[in-house]
Amino acid sequence: MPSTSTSPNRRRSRRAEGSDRRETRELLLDAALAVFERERFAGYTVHAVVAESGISLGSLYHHFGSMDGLSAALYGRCMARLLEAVADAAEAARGARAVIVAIVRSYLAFVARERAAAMFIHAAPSAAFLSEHATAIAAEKAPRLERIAAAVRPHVRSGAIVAMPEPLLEMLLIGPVAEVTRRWLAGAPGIDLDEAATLLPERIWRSVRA
Amino acid sequence: MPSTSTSPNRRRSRRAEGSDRRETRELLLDAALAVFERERFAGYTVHAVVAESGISLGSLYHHFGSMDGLSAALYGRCMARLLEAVADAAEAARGARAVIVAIVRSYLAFVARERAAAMFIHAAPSAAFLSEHATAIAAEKAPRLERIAAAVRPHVRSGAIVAMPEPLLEMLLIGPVAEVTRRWLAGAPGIDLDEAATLLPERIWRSVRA
DNA sequence: TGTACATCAGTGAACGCGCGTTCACTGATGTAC
DNA sequence: TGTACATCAGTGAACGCGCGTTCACTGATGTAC
Repeated sequence: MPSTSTSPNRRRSRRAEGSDRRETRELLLDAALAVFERERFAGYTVHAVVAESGISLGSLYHHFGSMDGLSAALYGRCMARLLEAVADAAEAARGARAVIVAIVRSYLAFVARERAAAMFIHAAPSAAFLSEHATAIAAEKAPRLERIAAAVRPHVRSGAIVAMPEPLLEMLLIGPVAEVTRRWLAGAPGIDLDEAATLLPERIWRSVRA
Repeated sequence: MPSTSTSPNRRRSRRAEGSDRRETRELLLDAALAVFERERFAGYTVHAVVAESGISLGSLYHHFGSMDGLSAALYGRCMARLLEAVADAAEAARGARAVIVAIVRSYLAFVARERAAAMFIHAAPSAAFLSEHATAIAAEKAPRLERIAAAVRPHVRSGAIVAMPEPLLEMLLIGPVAEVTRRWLAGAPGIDLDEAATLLPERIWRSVRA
């Protein structure tokens, strides 16, 4: 928690620095993610986020309009980071098998690296804010998903990867990885991310190769 | 909603019928599931369950102790139904490939048949009640999971299915199915359960065969 | 058999807490003339 | 250049609603003697 004495200083210097609008938003999103990681949905409240960030309640509403608005923005930021990590890896890989392996490994690496973000991404679908901001979130996800799809598509066309509806292909790729992630995040025994990163790619490759 | 006049009648006849304790519990669980299906977590409250069931608030607390207690009982009932449907199918199948196909198809058939139960099962992990009643729920799940594991294990020993840690094998089997289910329940476009039941089993089989 | 008591399912008004949200405000900076 | 006004980030006390929970109660049935 920031000391009380830093608060007036930060407030006074906001405009002078020039990038404060962004900074305050980021601080609030960081705080929200920290609260969620510590408390899950049970303690994930506006007041907790405000206390964690040291930024005022009014300021949170000024920037995000509502608690759901903040949650949606946080989800968008977390999801963008995950999808970009996966898209980067997929685009860098050469060959059908390498693309599949890269997608699986980069997803699991993201989960290990950004545990809190992964938690929020996987817990969010059962919350209300997603459907209320669905179009904005879909718009943010679409271009990143398209990058990944574009990295896979040539290998479907070339016959190296099985031709089937893209959503089902996605399920074969992402399903086992997402499920491992969920279990690992829930602290299930016998789930190890490194082991998964070693054993799953080959198995998932076998499920999608032609 | 039951009419006001039936309430005293039911109340009076409770003990006479002998199986009322069970009946009231079941009515409350049915009502809770109906509320959840209609409103998701947003409208899933004790008062909504009480209004839906026509049974009093005090009676709900008499039987379940708390709202979390009711939710945990509902989760246990839904999960038991799913796991039993899958275990029945797995035990009836002969041969490694048939067991895998049976597991995938019976899971998807359950989701199509008991949509509300599937919704609750897949949404519950991000709620608080699960971790608070974790041991009771684990005890209810364990024997059913063991039935399924026992149907798969001989084929791992015989070399027909790849030898790998059981949790990871489970992820390969259940991951794509669970992900398809989540998307379908969320109303995602391009996800069709029948199509999944046709195309996924063969692909999942390829991912786990030796 | 009758009486007294215990047990159990069920009832619903009332309570208090914590949540998301509102709003009147301050002060710094940008803009017009 | 100085003055007046607009804009914007930020503040935090206060509010009201809805939630889970409590509790004193009724009435039917089972049990003891």
